[in-house]
Amino acid sequence: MSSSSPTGQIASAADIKQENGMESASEGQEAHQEVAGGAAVGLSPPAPAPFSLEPGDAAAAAAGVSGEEGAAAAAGAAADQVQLHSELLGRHHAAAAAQTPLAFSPDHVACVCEALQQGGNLDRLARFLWSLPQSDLLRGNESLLKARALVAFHQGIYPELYSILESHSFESANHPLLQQLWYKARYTEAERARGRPLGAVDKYRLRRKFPLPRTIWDGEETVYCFKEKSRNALKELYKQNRYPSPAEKRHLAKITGLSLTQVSNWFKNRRQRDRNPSETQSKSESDGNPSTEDESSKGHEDLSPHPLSSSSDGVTNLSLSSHMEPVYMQQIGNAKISLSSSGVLLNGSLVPASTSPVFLNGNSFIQGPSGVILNGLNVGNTQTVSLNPPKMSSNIVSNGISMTDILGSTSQDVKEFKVLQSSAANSAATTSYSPSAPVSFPGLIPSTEVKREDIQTAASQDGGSVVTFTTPVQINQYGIVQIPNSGANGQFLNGSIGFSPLQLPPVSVAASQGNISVNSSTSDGSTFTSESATAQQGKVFLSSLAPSAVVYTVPNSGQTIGSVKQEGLERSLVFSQLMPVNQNPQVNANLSSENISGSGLHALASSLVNVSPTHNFSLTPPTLLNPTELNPDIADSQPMSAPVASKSTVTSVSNTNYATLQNCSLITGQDLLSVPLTQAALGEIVPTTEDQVGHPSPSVHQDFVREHSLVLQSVANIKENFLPNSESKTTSSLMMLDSKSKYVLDDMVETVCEDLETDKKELAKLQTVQLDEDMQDL
DNA sequence: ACTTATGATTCTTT
DNA sequence: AAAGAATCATAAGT
Repeated sequence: MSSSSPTGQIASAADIKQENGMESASEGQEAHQEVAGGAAVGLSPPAPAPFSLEPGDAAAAAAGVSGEEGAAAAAGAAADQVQLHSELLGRHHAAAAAQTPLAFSPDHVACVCEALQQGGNLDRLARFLWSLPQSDLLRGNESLLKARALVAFHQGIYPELYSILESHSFESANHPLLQQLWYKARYTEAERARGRPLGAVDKYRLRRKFPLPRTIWDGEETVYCFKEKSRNALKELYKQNRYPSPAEKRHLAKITGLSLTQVSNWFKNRRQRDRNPSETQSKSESDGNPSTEDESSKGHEDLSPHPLSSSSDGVTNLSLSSHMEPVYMQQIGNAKISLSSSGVLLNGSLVPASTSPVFLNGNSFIQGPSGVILNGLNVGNTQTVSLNPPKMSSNIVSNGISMTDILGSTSQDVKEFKVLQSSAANSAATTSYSPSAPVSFPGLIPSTEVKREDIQTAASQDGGSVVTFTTPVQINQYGIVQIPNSGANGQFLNGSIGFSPLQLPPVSVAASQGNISVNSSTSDGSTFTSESATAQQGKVFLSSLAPSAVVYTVPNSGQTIGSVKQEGLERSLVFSQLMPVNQNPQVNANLSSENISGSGLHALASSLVNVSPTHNFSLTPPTLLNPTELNPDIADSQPMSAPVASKSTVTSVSNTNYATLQNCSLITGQDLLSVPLTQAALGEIVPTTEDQVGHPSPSVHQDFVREHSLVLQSVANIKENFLPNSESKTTSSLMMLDSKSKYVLDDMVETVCEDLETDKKELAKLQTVQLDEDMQDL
């Protein structure tokens, strides 16, 4: 029911209907979604004009338009006015055609074009265009071009259509319609060529073969109807809070340009899928990695609600820049990644470890001389590592200081552990990725499966990211590395740990306000360079320690392990042994899970946090070590998050988007928005209705009544354009449209009015003049 | 053709 | 009303 049905059709006047929403989705989805719900009526073919004026195209157009609104439009003096106006236009037009080339003001021409388009009167539109003087046609008016494109499509003159679409940069408001024309034309051509209907795959191929020209596409990547930006915003919030409040949803909707329903659906789906990854994907492949997306949040449901709580209650929401892009380690499929000595495969890309940084999802991850890859683990050639997707939270680092993202990922999988790094002073940035399929080093250690469900990570609270490894080596949120069979492999313990090929990641965790930093040493003792160690937004920071410095925590007993496997870490931590590293006073903090998560984890064993800032690490500031920072209360302090959206950039909105509407003097849409715009645009010409704002009333002058569908569509597009600008006033106003409805805000009106003010006056003037001229003609 | 990801829908539960 | 579960339909990728 929601307006956002994927299958919704675009309500364009033209008979371009899409086979299905998703198909065309690449770009016009929003339009469908928005339009589909609200303007169902608008989709219907133009109703017969209540009163048919035959004078000319202009008249017809007016009539047709008014017809959209039905009786209401036809009734009253307004109708007469419209009729009169139409006739005038008609007469004028006739005269113009015969004599004055530019008799029609561009606005009128555009208006007529829009009206005919909306009315679906393609034939009339074609005639109208035909009758226009060449000069008008050449003027480059967008409405005209659009009309020409429609006509070309309608008449099957595709080359011309393509030419028009490619030769002019259309306003984004027109993109959805034009994009459909583009694809539809391609489909139709292909169908004719093949003599049979195209299947979904055929169409998909055609879309790939004939990508939309940038003139009718903003270039924003869209997948499954949602733009990447929108998705990222959703993911960011999800990390912080799996159960956003209505206000948060609205805000998100505004930011993303999606409807409230879509936002709600997204969260609902995300939660559902995180909950039972098994189901659908049961394969487990990966772990259910649920999605490559954000995994970070996947975790417990329990947390889910809470996360917020912590955050919401208090200060929770941090505002990280929501825009930061999460780092993802994506495992593709089950595939295990074999690391050859030289590289790591992250996110599907094989990255040479030695020289080049490893990128996770675009971010440089770790750079190690010897191919060190994960968390300081040096992976031998033979070993296979499988990483699961990612849940990463993004961090912000500035000047070496990483701000903690507070993304508070609430739920973390058990497998997650935080990797931290020390960066400068206090805060360390954390990155979390939870590989659904943990890293497994086959030969080395028997892998133990940890169920992510059970585990909660401290990370969630502190907002740090967590990295999860499943398998033999496990690192929990606490930054502890758990090694299941430690007993068997006694080697671990010593700094000299001896996995030959592998080295367990010695992890020392320093937690400072919610951040945990893990320093891992590489087997070879190589130290990461500051660069390698430093991560930026969403990057993982790893510090390597000299071998000797390595500290490990090895869970000795099965208890720990067992718990891990089954219940997850539940609250168990594990570990143990830390090797102090430097002279620096090490701080061993015992972080009980409770402390960390605050969620009531019960640590079976206390986890030790070893903070070892060594001189080795250039990156690690002493501060990290500071006991105070290791404060157990991390959880509490952490979650502060500021409003997420706060950071979005404000972009100024141009009036251009409105221009179209204005020219057309449309209005009406059943829904909301259009009203304000209309009023503003119409100015004196159209008597405004008081309540228009609240209710787009039919009372709007018929003359200007247009299909709301058009308006809505335009609006949707506009909205889309502004998505990025969460902050701008205009944007927000427009955004309201998404909600479908009823959110006509005063401020919106104001804003719009302001924006249109100038144009309105001009238009009014033009129209007035035109009327005068018409009168004279009479 | 088959698989997976994902948005949406429907129905039930809280 | 919101959340969850199950399910559908389509897009995207192999």
